[in-house]
Order: sequence, then structure tokens, then C-alpha cells
Amino acid sequence: MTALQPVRGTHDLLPDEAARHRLVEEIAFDIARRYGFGEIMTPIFEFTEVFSRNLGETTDVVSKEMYTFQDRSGESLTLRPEGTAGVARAFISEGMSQNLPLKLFYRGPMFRYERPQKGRQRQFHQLGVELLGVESPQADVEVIALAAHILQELGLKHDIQLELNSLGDAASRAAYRDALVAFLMARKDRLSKDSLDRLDRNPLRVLDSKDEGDREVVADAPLMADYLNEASRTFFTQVCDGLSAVGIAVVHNPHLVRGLDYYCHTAFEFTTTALGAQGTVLAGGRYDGLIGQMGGPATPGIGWAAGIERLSMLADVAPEASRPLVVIPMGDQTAALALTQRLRQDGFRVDLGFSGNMKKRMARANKLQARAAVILGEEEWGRQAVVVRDLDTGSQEEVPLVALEDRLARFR
RNA sequence: GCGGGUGUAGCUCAGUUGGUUAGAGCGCCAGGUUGUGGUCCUGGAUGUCGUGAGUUCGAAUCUCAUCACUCGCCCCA
Repeated sequence: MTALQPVRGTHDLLPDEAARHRLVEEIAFDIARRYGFGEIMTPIFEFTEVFSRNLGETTDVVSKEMYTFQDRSGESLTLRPEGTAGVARAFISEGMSQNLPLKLFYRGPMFRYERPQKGRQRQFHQLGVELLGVESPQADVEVIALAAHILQELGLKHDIQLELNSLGDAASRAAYRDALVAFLMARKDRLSKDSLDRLDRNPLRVLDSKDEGDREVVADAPLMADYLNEASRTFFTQVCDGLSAVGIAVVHNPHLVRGLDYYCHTAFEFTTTALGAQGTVLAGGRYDGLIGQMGGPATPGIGWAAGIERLSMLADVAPEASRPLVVIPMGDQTAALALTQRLRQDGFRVDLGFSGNMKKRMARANKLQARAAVILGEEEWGRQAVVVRDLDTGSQEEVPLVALEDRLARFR
């Protein structure tokens, strides 16, 4: 605990940036509402098993990135590294299976112990959605369409592309995995150190390797598409057709793999090249087995999550700069306080400085980009009036107190 | 966890081959007469030179360690 620094990988969000954050969240939530989603707020920590059992013991997230600690009663708790497991847990705990289908939106901090980089922090924020209880590929289409809609509304400056793949159902996935492992084992000596490790923990990851040698080996590896069984293939085709029907362009990436164990069928990522090594802006997939595996009623699900910091860096939106009114007392501070309170009650955004002479207060008003100043001159005050100065034009006039709100209306 | 780069006032940076009082712009504060901002002029304050050791007569400038940031790997949002 050295000096007064924020913990590595955490950041203070000052008002300007916090406002951007909120704006991104609000735009996303606003659109999600149009699609019928309601917000759910789950705790930022859960019993450790909620994550360790369901994301997959060998995944990086579980094996080396969780913030896990014991509370005073000795329970092992973990700061959530992602949102889906908590929502699934809530679904079961709260008996929500009575209300299917369920459309949930969430936002909030997530925690992952990783080496910080651009667009990657230890405490970061995500917003995401989960659609539970729908087996049909229509759910996949709706959820992906929502994602595309949000990104569009955020005006992402840099071109974003949607990559899509199918992992197939459990049977298809297992069959493919076996085939791939056999293929890779036969070429073990040509694989990079990292990929040998992947071969052990998550063989599909080898497909994604950036290593030159690996890429050569992988180039003629068996294709996932060839191992999809009939049902899985039909499902994928329907998702693709649906997306094309709603006008969403897709790049099929047969090497696209998800990091967490619970995914099946549809996997997708909206990617960009504008964030350095972090190409993913929004990603998700289908997880039909998760809730059953956690001990709840077998319930299909599909969802995605997006990093708010990443969205904020790319989004072409700016919080509306609402300009305040400023009250400037000349003599009686108490009268100014009362008048300020009155105007605030009337719905105006008003700033009343805490100290300083008139010049100083005017300068401050300017800095706040105030629209107008209400000046309480002693002389005018004696006549039950104040001076209202338009700070853009510099013109000012005397206004009787009884007419103040009316006169101020145009500065709202 | 691994590798590269960086670290000087609130911010952006300069600082010559190690040399004694560490600078600029912006910002901030105070003035430019009596109740008025945004421009302009004048003046002022602010630095453990990331931190800790070491080399040296002497270090912001060299060495080592450490911390933070940053880029890439891993992985992901």
C-alpha cells in the first residue's frame, strides 16, 4: 500500500468521464428497453463456486484472474469477473422460471486480476443482456440485433465488424474437440509453447493463436462446421438467415471461440482494430446448459456483454452540456441563498458561489459556462428587483422579482 | 506471469558532454480604483526532478532495485 495511488488497474472516473460513462449506459439501456428488456441488479460478489464451477475450472478467468477472499465468517467470496453467472444464479434463487421468457439488462463493475493495458483494467465496467427461456434461433437474432442497434446508436467511429461462429451443441462440440485434439497431437512438435498449453486446457483456443507457426498448422485443421450435427447445423443456418433478414452483415469466423465453458451454438464478437490488442468491444453467445448445470430447471439462454470503457473510447457521443444560471449577491448573502433555493425549486439549474467579490463571481460564472447571471444589486433589491444579465450577449436588464421566473424561462 | 518503452510544477513538456539559484506554455491566485465575466497587460505561488540505494568532490542527468503508467504476449469486455 504505497502512497496515495489508486490500486493498479483501477481508475477514478472524474465528472466529465463519469458523465460519458452514464451516457453510454443510458443509450444502451434505452434501446434495450425498446426490445423489452428490464434491468436486473445482482450483487458484485457471489460465493466463489458460482464462478469457479460454471465458467470452467481451467479457464484463465477462474484459474488466475479472480479476486477471491474470505469474509469474516470464513466464506469464500469472489468479486464478479463477468455478469452471466450471477444472473443465472439469481434466476434460480428467485424462482424466475415462472416468467419465461425473461429479458434482462445489467450494468456495473467487474473485476479481473490481469495486467492492465489500453482498454483493459482490473476493475472495469460492463453492460450486458441475457435472454432466458427461448430455444428458438429467433432469440439469437434478437439479441444480436439489439447489440448492433446499440453500437449503431453510439455512433462508433471506427468500423466494427460482427464475427459469428457456431460451437454446436454439446455432442457436436465434443466430437469436434476430439478430432481437433487428435489432429494437433499429431503435430505437437510444430506448435508453440503457448499452444501446447492450450492443447491441454482449451484446445479450441489453438485455432485462435497469433503465432505464425501455429497458424500454419491450424490452416488445414478439421473445421468445426464439418462436425456440427444436423440439429446444430440447422440452428446455425436459421440464425444466419435471421440476421440477414434484419439486415445485419456478418463475417463467418470458423476460428472464433469463447473463453468460458458454458457456451454452445452461437458465438459472436463485435470487433474493432482501434483498441490495440483488445479487439473485442462486445461479445457473447448461447449457453443452454448453464442454468441446468447450476442446479436450476433446464433453461436455455443467450446473452452478451460489452466493456463500457471500450465503448466510451469509441463512441461518438457527448453528454449534453447543460448550462446553469448563476446568482450573484452584492450585499445580502442570505437573500441570495433564499432566491437561489426558490429558483432551484422552480426547476432551474442554479449555481451560487460560496465566496468572492463580483468580479470573481462573474469569472466563475463564465467558467461554468453559465447562460445568465442573476445579480442582486442593493439598489434594485430595494425596488424588489434584480438584474438579469445574458452572459452570451452581455446585455442586461432589471427584472421585478415577481416576474423573475417568466423572464428566466428562455434560459432554461 | 513474460518482454519493450516512459516517469521533471494541477496539465502538456524543455532541461545541452553529470556542475552549484530546475524552466516554458496552459491553468491557478492577486492587481489594472468605487457593483460586472469571456480579450489584453502586470505581478505571484507551486516541484520529495516517481521512490530507495549506489558511483562521484558534485546527479533531474550514470548504475541497480522498486513502484506506477504505457505498448506487445497471454487472455479477454
